[in-house]
Amino acid sequence: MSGYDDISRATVELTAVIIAMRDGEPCVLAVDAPDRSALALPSGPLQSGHRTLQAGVRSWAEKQTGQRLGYVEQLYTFGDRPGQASSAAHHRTISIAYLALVRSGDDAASDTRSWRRWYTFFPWEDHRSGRPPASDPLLRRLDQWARKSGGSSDPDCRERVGLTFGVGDTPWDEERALERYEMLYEADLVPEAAFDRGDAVQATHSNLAGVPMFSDHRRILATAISRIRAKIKYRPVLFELMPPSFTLLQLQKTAEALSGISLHKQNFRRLIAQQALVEETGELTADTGGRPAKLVRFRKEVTLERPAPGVRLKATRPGACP
Amino acid sequence: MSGYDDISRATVELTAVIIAMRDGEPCVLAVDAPDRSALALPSGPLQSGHRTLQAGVRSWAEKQTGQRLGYVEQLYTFGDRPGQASSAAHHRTISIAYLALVRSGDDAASDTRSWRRWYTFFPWEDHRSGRPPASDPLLRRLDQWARKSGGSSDPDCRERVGLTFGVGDTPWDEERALERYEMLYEADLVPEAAFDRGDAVQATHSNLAGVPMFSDHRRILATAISRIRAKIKYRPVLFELMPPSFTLLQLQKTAEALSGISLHKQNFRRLIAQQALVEETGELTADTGGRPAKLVRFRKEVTLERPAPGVRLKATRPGACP
DNA sequence: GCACTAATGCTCGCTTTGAGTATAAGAGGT
DNA sequence: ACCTCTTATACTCAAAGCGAGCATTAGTGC
Repeated sequence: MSGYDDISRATVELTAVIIAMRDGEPCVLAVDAPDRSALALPSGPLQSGHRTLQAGVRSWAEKQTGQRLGYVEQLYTFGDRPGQASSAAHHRTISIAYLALVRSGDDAASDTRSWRRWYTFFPWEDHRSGRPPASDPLLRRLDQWARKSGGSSDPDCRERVGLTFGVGDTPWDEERALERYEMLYEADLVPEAAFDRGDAVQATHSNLAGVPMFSDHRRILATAISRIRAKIKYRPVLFELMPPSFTLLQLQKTAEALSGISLHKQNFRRLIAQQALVEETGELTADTGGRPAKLVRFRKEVTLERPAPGVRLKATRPGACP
Repeated sequence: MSGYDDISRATVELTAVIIAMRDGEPCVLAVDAPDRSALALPSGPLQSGHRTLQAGVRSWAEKQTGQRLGYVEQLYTFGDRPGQASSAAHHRTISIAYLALVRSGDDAASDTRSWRRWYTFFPWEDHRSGRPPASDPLLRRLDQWARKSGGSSDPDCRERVGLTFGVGDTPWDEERALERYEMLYEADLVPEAAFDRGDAVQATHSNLAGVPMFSDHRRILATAISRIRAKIKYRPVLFELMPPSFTLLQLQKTAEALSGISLHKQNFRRLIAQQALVEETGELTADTGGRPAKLVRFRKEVTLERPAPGVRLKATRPGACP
């Protein structure tokens, strides 16, 4: 409508959240940020040599980490970063985030230090042994914030905190990882919030709110976590992280580690069995410390046959069945 | 790695799939393509004046259709179109698609002709009265294609067709709309496939494979349909399409129209009641032709309280319960 | 042989859900 | 007034799903 052409060519940044299980913990592949100030996700600009967006992501990830990617899916496209004020001469960057899953055993052995447990960035997300006590102070500060910011206009603000973080009689919903991070950001309880405003970052936050990341990368990681936690319930993505053969307990531990909740063992097995997601290899393993377990492998056929071949999961209530 | 800077600045195209219910049918807002060759989705380039990506989408949609958008969510980001060969001097365009839902009654009355029933583009997706007989020839041609293309390397190809289209004992999965479109594209049964290859488009296809759209817009629409059909089951998006107050049957008809399957009336009501998704307004309406129905409205509170306040749905088997 | 750890098999009761019957309440015609 | 048609709404019933737990098996390390 305006007379002059204000179409902005933008730089397209491709960012990869690369996940693998290492020692039973979900880990994300991190690199040093360009300015070395923090950890960052592998990323780079879309180049003319990239046939497709996904090819670009694979290329950058491999260049920066030496890791070949297996399963890759698009996560979300982010517009400008909140910190960058949009001046007239503003150079736009949009960033397209991808989620990649690397099979256990296929992860690059080269640089062990670059794999970080994801709960170091989100300590409050690990509810496998109930709510981590370390998150109590965080909840208190959230409550303070809710009281102040809510005021009269939003009396539900404290309630929203409770619902998002599963306080009181609200059940913990592991899928809301992104919402929780965004709420902490709004409440200025993660260092990134102050940084984006241009404030000096106080070291006060320390480990309470987890290890920060470069730019909005922790938000992107939170998006990935939410996506994974939701998706394992209706698509067999869990198996993208498993080695070629595994035991049912390994599978369960993986599901638990990813979703951050603990599951009922027998029911988990029943679920997997009913859905015929795996088949026995015929081998046993005695590495488990108890009775040897049958090794199984994923039945590739299910990718086709079942409409929603996921692993539904439901948290056991904290006190039950030790 | 390469010495020269081959970072490509790209044009970012924002595309909107705008959905509303009109006369009980899900409709999409369409405009004429730039070259008037076909119908297209409203879209335009990201401009420097756009604060956020979503703001850009809203702006373009309103400019091109006069329609203000309500609920908006990001759908998917598409890289280059398959038809555009990636030459060295290739100018890149990436397109970010958004899904918008417009409440019944809030839809622009101005230009009635621009709302198109979405089943005109996907006639095979309407299973409310069982599989539409019109899709039989399509299935036959798909089967022909599967026989040829499968060859020896992919003997499951015919099986895949059956699974995707719910042939035989496979149940119809309404959420697979995108997969189905992509399969038809691969099988060269939609005009867009020939066009993208640069071939002359034969009029032979005619209505069999639905009305084509500009560029990859029909694929984007299929993405939207799949997303909506999945999402109404676990998020209260259905209500974004409803007027402020409505009857339960209207709600059910909307769910049926969107998902393309028919539902069991009493169970649908039970589901809505159990989840406490709506509350009675106290009014009745006699516009239904039978006993007057209570009017209800959506309980906004549920957006907060329930973790997954969707409308789960399950197809009744075709012959049952008349 | 004993303690410990897992693996695996099976039960039980509650909830969900697919499907159907029965009844109520309006409109419109005769 | 009565009959018919249409839709609204209430209630039943059985099968399947699912949360929780008991019981048994089969290894390892002493």
